[in-house]
Amino acid sequence: MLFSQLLIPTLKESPAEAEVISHKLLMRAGFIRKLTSGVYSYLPLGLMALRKIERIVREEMNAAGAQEVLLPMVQPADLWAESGRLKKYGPELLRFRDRHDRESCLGPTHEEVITDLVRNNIHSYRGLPVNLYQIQTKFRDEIRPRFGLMRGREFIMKDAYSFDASSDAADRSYEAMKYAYHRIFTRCGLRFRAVEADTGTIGGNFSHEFMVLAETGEDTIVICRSCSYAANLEKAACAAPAPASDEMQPAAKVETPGKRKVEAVCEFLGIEPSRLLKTLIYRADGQPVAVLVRGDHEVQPVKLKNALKASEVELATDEECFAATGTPTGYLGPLGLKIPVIADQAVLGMRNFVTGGGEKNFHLTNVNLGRDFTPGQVADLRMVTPGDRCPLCGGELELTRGIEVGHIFKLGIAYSEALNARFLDAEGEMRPFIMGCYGIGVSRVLAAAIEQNHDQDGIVFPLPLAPFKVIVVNLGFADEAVGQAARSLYQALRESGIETLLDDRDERPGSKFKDADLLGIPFRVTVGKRFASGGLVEIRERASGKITELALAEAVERLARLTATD
RNA sequence: CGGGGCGUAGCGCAGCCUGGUUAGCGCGCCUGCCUUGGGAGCAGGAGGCCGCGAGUUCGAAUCUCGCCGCCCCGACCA
Repeated sequence: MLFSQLLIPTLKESPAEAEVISHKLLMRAGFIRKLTSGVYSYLPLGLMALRKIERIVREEMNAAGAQEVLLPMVQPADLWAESGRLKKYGPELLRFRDRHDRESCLGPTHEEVITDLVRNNIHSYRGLPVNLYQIQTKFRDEIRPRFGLMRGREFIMKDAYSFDASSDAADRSYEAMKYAYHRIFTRCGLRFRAVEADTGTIGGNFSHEFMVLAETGEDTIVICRSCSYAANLEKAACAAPAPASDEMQPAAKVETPGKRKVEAVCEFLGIEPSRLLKTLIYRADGQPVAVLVRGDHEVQPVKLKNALKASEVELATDEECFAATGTPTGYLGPLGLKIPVIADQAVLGMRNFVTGGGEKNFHLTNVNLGRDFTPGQVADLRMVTPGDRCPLCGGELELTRGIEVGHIFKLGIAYSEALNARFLDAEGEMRPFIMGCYGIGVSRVLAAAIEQNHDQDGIVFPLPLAPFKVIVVNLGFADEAVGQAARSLYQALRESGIETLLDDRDERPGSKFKDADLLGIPFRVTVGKRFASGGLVEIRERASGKITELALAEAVERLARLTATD
């Protein structure tokens, strides 16, 4: 296509509202424009890049045996009432009334619709398994949309839903999707990790998030330097410590006037924070619980919640702590508590440690687990920190940032039960479908790809996602022979099936080079004075800046090789 | 929803505090000349409900109040 005929409104400066690099570059390169908060128009180049992602997603979903459908965006509120989510989903679900005063909503996700479709059309185990997917615009009325395409209110998502007759079959569907996702993100040319994730309110044991690795990511993930272990920080486990072997010393009470914070107590007593035991009071579904962690560790609330099998945990206020223990915060200790006590597993590795004294201005030294107190439960409760040991191989754990671009869940029967979606099994029994759901934020993949692949000059697209593989820069406005050569090269590339953009604008070379860099097209071919003098053109690789000069006649073949994928 | 900030030409901004000619600057855009291997130069030009509405004032982009929109931090998040 011709640059002069495409709508590519590039900008020299970033709009003030753009904060993150992908947003800035998507705006500057003329890929998107904002209509209103969290809602964007895709211009030709933006759409082309999006189509690249969609195509890879389609091919891999189809290869995995899924079938494409297209579900309605406008959905009746009744259906959401039936699943119970009309109340539960909250204001993120955009609701409105149609002319007949029927309550409706815009689909933020499609579990209800797909379950309704399947319950009405599949009645026998013979119709299973089935996996249906769509690529469609979703609307979620986010509290705070931000970062351009990263967290919009309207966004494009691929969502797939599997229906199986047995738990084993559902596991196979899940694994097939996990494999397909690995292929999708690999083919997109992205560096990513599949991490174990918390299942949130949906429940179940299976959930993986696919994270594109980028320093600017919103989520912290934990990866092992030595093996493939990777997990969301909310879920990340760490290896249990070696049990303590020091001699137990006699416990003693010491006065620590006004020393409430870990730091202050340690300084006062001249010990490391790792020798102190913190006692924190949480409210778990309304009931107080004492949580014990080492002084230099932090509680991970989601791990605590899971360990307690609670549906909600929250740090108690100072008043609540006092009410539950009779001790002011700062001097809480595990001895003599009347509420349940749960300890982080790292506490097992502690000997002769310091705890709160259970009364104002006192601490206890040389306290020992087993001798002085025994927690009702021990579990892995703390936030992983860099340098912790991998639970699988013992290697060193590393914290890094990622952008969630995919999430796969084993749903089980939550939706099929709520919506009474059942099939007749081989024994003639009615059973609920066992479901899984699998999302990919297609528009977010575009943003994530740019967060991961850019430099000072602009986007550096991975080859498979680039809107064009080659841009031919025609510098022949003073020399018709050069212009003619550029046009014929462009034609020849197109005829070889290489997606090519011809910069035919009557601009100065500098502007053309700047724009070519900004757009992130992987290969730039310049036809200019080097051609006029010696018949040579120049191929420049966007990512490396590597320049190759060669005869015009050889360019097509060379580029065909350079741009070959799959 | 709480806290903070911003709305002036397509984009980036100044002017506002201390009210007073015709509201400026850079980039972009249009015309002409010139130039053509990393965002050239010269000359001319178009483009503004100064977010909206009230108020104060002889007079409001500027002061006051209300509203709307946008951005950032937080809470929240399949």
